[in-house]
Amino acid sequence: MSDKNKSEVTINDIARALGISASTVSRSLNDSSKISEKTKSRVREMAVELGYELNLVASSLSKSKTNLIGVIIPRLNSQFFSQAVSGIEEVARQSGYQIIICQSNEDFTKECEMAKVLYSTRVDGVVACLSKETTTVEHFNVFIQKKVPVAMFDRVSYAIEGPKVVVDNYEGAYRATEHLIASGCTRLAHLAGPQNCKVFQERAEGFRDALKKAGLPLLPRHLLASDLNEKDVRDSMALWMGLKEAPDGIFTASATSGLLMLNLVRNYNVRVPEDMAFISFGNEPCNELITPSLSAVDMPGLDMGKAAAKHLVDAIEKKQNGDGIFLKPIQLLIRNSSFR
Amino acid sequence: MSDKNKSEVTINDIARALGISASTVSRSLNDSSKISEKTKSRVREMAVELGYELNLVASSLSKSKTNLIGVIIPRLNSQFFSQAVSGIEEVARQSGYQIIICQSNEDFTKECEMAKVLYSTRVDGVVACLSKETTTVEHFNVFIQKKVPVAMFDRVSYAIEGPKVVVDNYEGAYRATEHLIASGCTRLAHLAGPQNCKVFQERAEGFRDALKKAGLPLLPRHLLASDLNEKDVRDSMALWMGLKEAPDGIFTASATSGLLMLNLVRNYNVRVPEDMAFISFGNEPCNELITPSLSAVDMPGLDMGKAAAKHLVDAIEKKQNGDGIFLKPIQLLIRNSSFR
DNA sequence: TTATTTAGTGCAACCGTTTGCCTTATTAAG
DNA sequence: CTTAATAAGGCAAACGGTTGCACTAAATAA
Repeated sequence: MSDKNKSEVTINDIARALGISASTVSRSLNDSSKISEKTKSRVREMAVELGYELNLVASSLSKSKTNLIGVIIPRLNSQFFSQAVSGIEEVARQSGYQIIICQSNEDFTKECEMAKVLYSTRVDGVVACLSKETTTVEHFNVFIQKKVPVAMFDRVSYAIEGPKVVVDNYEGAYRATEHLIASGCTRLAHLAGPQNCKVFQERAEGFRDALKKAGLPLLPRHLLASDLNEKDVRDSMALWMGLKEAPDGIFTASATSGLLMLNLVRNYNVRVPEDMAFISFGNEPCNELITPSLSAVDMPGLDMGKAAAKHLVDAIEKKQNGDGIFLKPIQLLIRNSSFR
Repeated sequence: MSDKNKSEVTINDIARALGISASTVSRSLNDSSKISEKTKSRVREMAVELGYELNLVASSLSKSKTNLIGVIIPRLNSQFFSQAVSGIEEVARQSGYQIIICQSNEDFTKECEMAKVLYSTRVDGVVACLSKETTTVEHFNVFIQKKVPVAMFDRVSYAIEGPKVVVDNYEGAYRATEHLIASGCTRLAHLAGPQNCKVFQERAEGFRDALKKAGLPLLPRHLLASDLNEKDVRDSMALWMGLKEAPDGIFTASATSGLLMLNLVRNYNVRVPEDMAFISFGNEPCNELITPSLSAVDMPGLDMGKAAAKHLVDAIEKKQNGDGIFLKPIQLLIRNSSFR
């Protein structure tokens, strides 16, 4: 009916139409107790009649609160991260927040830029998972200084305050290795991730300790640190296969590298799991579907995302930093690649 | 040094410190040609000294532009969507926009709510992929009325103006079916998606027409429309396996249902592809990795996301609706599940 | 010398809501 | 019948930047 496309319908338009003040309109729409029911309903009706929709930009400015949560993650296209983001989104939305996604693509510089623009956006809080390259976290100082809570999950830094949602990487790696040993492997190898990154350090540590505990030697070149990209995986596989003492049990630090290895091993004349057993840290739906199915240490991505968001929202609303370490349980999924 | 956590450092603080006006500061920071280089650099220096960071909320309000793009998608956890979102994010960010992600979880009501809050957020544009349930698109009218461009990809509606990025579902289905026929299948079945949703209609149509063209009959119950959830897939497989004339070639309307079917078929005494061939519409990395690898019609998720974002940004900046249909090529990936 | 341009800056309104405080009318209490 | 309390609503100043217009002084043209 009326010109709804004339640009913006504001509370002033409603006020004018009703012969009342803008503050009354604002209070009515916010259901303030200082306004009579009668006025409130007149306002509501006029609001729909004029096609009014709250302008959150203006609202944010005057309230100094955006109800926006920034999410910085390495990337979206792994099951773990997309689940985590799903969880974050779900909890955030339930609590009245929207999320702004930023992918660092595992690039430190990008991560820094993103922190900057998220601060400029005046997000009420941030949930972050550090890139593999990240070794320093000064780019988060803006948030800390301005009391904007930062929750971290998975790849976290304890140099920054705020809630941390993690799994016990050491334990996961330890148990995975233990499992391979229990399956009869004696020449264990680990394809590790970049060692500047804590989670990968811990996984390597767990691997080493499990060997030590079992009294098994770590053979030369059986622990390879890498970037876990496709080339690294291929090279590592080739290297191992060329070894005189080739591994008979392989633990990979990521799901994708495990999947790829299992695929590559077909090119060699080895039986899985009889000649060579596999287990990966991180589980993808695919792990279950391939032949042989790939054993894994499963991290609860959805839960971790939810928890990070929940603790973040708590911190935002209680105006604290929400400090605390929240350990989520990992699960050892034994499948055919290692069960013998 | 100075109290950086005193709340906000504004352009007024810079102005005061320098004894100049706020407008000069604003213009300096925006590198206006009307300000002398000397003043600009004094301003910049003072800005870093005071730890000033632009407040985008205030900026958005006064410019009536948020540089935010809303993204409405069914979910994040399929390769296709996470790739699409990656593409959207990348292009958006390059063009100076941030993205706000909303997952409808294939729920129409949620989709409507999201449109509302995105409008309230005053996003400069929206890229959307409709939920499976969506049959009406009135919830997008707010945007159209207020001249906020809406780009759609994959599951689109031509009832709304704006750029559409799609693949030719009919052709993809047709070619997939044709391929099964060429592989010698004669009793073809199609696990279709919800038929209120255009893309699934088109896929079913392509399937039917390919049969017709080849002079093959569509046997009773060989075309099942479903929701493509796990239960539907299991039921369909059971149904087909119980048929006297069981299919010898199956085309599934989604990647996940194809993957699941291929997994389920192991419980029966049939050889793939000899007794039963498979191909899915939509490709996951997993399709390549499983045994046998699963043939697929591949949709270029990343490209579609990039294209949608690009056309959206163009529309935003040229202040047009950006109408147009952009067809992205599909690719037939023949793998072991169907090659014989 | 006077008129005109131009570079550089300031003033103040505006973007749309929110909110502390003030005013008025009404009601309850004394 | 006065006084105090309460209810309902208005005023105006924020929130932090942006921008059209006005203004000054220096430079150029006539």
